[in-house]
Amino acid sequence: MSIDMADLRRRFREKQYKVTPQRQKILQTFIDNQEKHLSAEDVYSLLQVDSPDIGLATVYRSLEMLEKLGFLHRIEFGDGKSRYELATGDSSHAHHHLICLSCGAVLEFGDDLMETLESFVSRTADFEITDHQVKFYGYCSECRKRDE
Amino acid sequence: MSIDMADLRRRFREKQYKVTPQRQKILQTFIDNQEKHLSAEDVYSLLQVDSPDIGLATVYRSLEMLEKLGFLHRIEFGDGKSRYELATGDSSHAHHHLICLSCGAVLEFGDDLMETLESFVSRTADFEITDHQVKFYGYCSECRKRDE
DNA sequence: TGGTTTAGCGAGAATATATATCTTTTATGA
DNA sequence: TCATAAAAGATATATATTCTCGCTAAACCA
Repeated sequence: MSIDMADLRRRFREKQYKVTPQRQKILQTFIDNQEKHLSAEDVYSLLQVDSPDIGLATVYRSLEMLEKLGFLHRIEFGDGKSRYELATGDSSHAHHHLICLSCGAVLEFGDDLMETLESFVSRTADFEITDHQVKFYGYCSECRKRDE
Repeated sequence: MSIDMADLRRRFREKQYKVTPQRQKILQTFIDNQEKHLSAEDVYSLLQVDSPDIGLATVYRSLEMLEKLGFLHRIEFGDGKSRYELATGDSSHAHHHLICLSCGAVLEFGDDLMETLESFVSRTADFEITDHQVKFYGYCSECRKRDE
């Protein structure tokens, strides 16, 4: 799979962003690694092979930009580094904290049911949802086995 | 509310941890700030008033330890710093990524329903769940108003 | 209670991730 | 093709967290 250049140019132009070879290569890296969750460093390393001239700062800037445009999703695994994956049209659900991407405000949402939460939350809290994350923390079988 | 010392001593002793005044004060800080999500720096600042002799490294070490013992929960808001809150007996739900706290392995769980996911996931993926997080990302009404 | 053991402490250095700055380069639109 | 404003590369800086080391004190036992 490769990039739909017409769509990309359109979405870039809307925000006055330039279509540079660096940005195309960074986005292509995600297309070539669909199932992975790549950190900035990961992307930078992968690019060293074919494009050793792309700087780490450019990678960081591009990731931020591509997320803003909706090409990528940012994921936090709590290991201190942000990871990104291709944004697709899937879905999950749920609730707990409402985190504003713009000002960082954290709004509580003291409910506990699951149903049609996304639209419900959106209406009730007057919060425009662009993404959600649902994560479980715990111990995998390997670690449980190893640690006695 | 204050600390149940008998329970605390029991849970500490199980893992050979010592009950130090620093750790008690750090835990008390969370009890005194129930509704907040405190970062290491936040805790450190709050402690400056009454216990200016507690070092930042001690705060970090204690937070990690208290989380391991189940007194605290770690939360990631994606702003680069970990936050903690008192672990209570509440609940939410959901799924997406399984993140091993021990080795950092990220296991996919390609389902999309919600039902009794926690026990289902636990059985199916052989993963011992100790915590889960459900978050929505988006824009609050304030920011939407301000940014045009 | 006093002594021994070992975990924990404070301070500061070290590391890691991410962002900012500055100069040069280049995509874009007339 | 040219002007211009965005973006690139290189590097410095900021921020969060972990590590190291010598000293202190909690825990346990006699």
